[in-house]
Amino acid sequence: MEKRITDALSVRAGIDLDIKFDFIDRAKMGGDLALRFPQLLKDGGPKGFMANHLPWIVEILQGPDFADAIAKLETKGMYINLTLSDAWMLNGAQAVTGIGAHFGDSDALLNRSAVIDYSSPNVAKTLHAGHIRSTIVGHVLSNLWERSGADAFRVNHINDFGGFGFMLEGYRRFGTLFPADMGDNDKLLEIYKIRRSVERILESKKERADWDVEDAVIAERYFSGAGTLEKLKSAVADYVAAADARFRALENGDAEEVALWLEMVQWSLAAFEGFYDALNIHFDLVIGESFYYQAGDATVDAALADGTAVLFDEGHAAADIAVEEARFAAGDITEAERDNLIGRIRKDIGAAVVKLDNNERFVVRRADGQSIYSTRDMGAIKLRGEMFDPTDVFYVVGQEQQVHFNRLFRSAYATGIASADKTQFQHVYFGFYVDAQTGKKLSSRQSVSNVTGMLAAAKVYFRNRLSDRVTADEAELDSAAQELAIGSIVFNDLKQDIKGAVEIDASDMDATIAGFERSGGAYVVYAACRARSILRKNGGGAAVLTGVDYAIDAQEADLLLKLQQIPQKVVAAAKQANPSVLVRHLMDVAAIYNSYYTRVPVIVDGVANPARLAITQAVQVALTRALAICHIECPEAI
RNA sequence: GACUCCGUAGCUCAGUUGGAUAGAGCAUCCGCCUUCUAAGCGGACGGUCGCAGGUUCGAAUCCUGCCGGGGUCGCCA
Repeated sequence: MEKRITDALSVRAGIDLDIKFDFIDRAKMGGDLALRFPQLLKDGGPKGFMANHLPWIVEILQGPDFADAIAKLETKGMYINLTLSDAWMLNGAQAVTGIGAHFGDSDALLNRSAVIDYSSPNVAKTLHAGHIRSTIVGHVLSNLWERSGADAFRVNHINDFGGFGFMLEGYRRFGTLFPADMGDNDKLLEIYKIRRSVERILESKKERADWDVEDAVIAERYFSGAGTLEKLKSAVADYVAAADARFRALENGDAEEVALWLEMVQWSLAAFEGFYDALNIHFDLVIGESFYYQAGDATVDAALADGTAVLFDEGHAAADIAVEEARFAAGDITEAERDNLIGRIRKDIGAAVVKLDNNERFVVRRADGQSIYSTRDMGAIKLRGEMFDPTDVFYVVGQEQQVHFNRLFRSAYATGIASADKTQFQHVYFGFYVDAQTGKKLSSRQSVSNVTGMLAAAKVYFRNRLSDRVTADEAELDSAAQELAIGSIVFNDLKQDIKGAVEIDASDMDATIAGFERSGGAYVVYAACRARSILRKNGGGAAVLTGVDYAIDAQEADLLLKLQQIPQKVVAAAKQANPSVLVRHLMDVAAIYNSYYTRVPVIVDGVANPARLAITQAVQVALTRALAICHIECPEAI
C-alpha cells in the first residue's frame, strides 16, 4: 500500500518522493494512515505546501486508481488522513493467515550477510547473568536478520585461551589441596577463585588481620605459610611466573600442556551445554578463541611488516610523549591528564601496537611476545572475513568492553584485514543486571547470577501457576511451564532498549520471576492462546469471506493495521539491532486483541461470524510467528 | 580527570530519526466472572520531557553550556 501510493505520487511529482506514513487511530484522528511530505514541506512550510501541492495529491488519491483501497480522505492542515476500505482490511487479514509459518519474513536485507558473535562464555569461569542477556539478544538478533532475508551466521566465540597459564599451573600446583569430592569443572572455577582472591588481597595492600575473611581462607588453604602480605606476594609472584611459562608452552604447542588444556576445555563445554539446552539456543559455529591464535599472530606479523603496526620502542614513545607535552603546553589537557597519558605510553613500550588517530594505540601483542585477546580478535576478523564474507558483524557483548571494540574495529580497518566499504562492525552492548535495591551492578559473587538457578526457579513458578488453572497431564504442564519460563526471561530482557539495565531483586527470587511475568511476556502469549482457543472451539475451519458484507470498526482497523506492520518492525529491529522495537509492537497488538476479544463475540449461538473469524485467525498466526522470532513459544493451552 | 550511556507521570519505560492535544505498564482508587480462558476487560488519578540558552514555521527530539546517575579506563577477557 505504501509503495503503491509512493509510486503513483512520485510519477506526478517528477521526483522520488520520500513520504512518511504514520499509523493513526480512527477514534482519535479520524483515519488509519496519515501522510506527510517532508520534501514538499521544505519550500514554504505548511502554508506553501497546502497551496501548491495538496490539491493534486488529493486528486490522485481520490481517483479511480485507489478506489478499491481508500474509502475516505480527509485533510487536516498539512496532514492527509486516509481511511482504508473494509474489503482491503479483510483481504489483508486473509493474507496474513495465508502466509502462515512464513509471516514476518521479508527480503529487505536480501543481499546482506551478518556474523553475530554472542554468548562468548569463559572457560573455567562460571556463567553469570550477563551471559543470558548476550545469548538471548544475540540469538534473537540472528533470527531478525535471517527473517529479513539476510544470511545470518551464529557464532559462539568461546574464551578458552586467555589466562590459561593460571589454569594449567594451578591444576598441578593445587591438585592435592582441592576438596576430595570436587568435580572437574568445579576445580577450574576454584582455580579462578583462588586467583581473584589473592589479587584482591594484594591490591588492598593490607596486612593479614585486615584481609577479607573469605579471601583469607582461600589464601591460607592454597598458599600455606604465606601469612603476611609480603610472603603472599612472593608466593603469588612465583605462581604467576610458573603460569606464564605454562602459557608460553601452550602457545608453542607443547604436547603435555595442549592435552591438559583440551581436557579442561571439554569440562567447561559440557557444563555450558546444559545451559544452552535449557534455553534451547544453539549455534552455527562454536569455536574457541584459541582457534584464531595463529591467524592472529600472522595478522600481527603482516601488520608489522607493512608498517600498519609497530614494535612500540623508546623512539615511538618519545614522539607520542612530545604530542601530549604539546597538548599540555597548549592548555588542551591538564597536568594530571598529561602524566596519566605519559604513564600509559611508557607502559606500552616493547609491545606491538596499531597506531590509531587521536594519538591512541591498540596493543596487539605483549612485550614478551605472548598473544592477548586483541591478537586473537584480529585473527578472528581475518578468518571470518574469509569464511563468511560478511557485510555486517555484530558483537553482542557487555558495555564494559566499549573501548576494546572501538579500537579493535578501527585497527581492523587500519591494518586492512577488513574494508570499511564492505564490512560494518557493530558492538551491540547491553546494560547489566542490577540490584533492584541499590541500582548497582550485580557482582558475580551474588547467587542470582547463577543462570541455571534462575531458569529452574522460573519453571517451578510457572508450573505452580499452571496447575491452578489448567487440566492437562504432567508432561504437558512441564513443557508449558518450561516455555513460559524461557519466554518470560527472554521477554523481560527484550522488552526495553537493550542498553538499559535490567533490575533483579537478588534477595527474592519469586518476586523477581513474578516481575518477569508482569513485564508482558505471559500477556502476549496469553492473547495468542485465547485466539487459538476460539479457533479450536469453531472446529478449525477457515473463514470464508465470499459474499460477506462486513463493516470494519475502528478497533478492528487498528488491529489489522498493526498486524500488517509486523514485517516492517522485524526489519527495523534487525537494522537497529534492537529487538525491543518488535517486542513493543507485539505488546500493542496483544493489548488491542485482548480488548477486542472481550468486547466482540466471534461465535454466537454456535455460528462464527466470518469476518471476525478471519481477524482472529490472522491475530493467532501473526502473534505466534512473531513471538517465535523473539524465541518465545506459545504453549498449546495455558 | 578522560571516554561512554542515561535523565520523560510516585516506579519501570515508549516516543517511528524535527510535526497533530507527550503515550503505555506497574502502583493507587472505582467497576466487571451464569456468556469464545479474569495471567483478562472498562474507567479515574497522575507530566515545568534534569536546568539554562540557541537553531526552526514548528523541539522531548538538533546545537552549546551546566547539574545529577551508571559503566570503563587497556600487554585480563
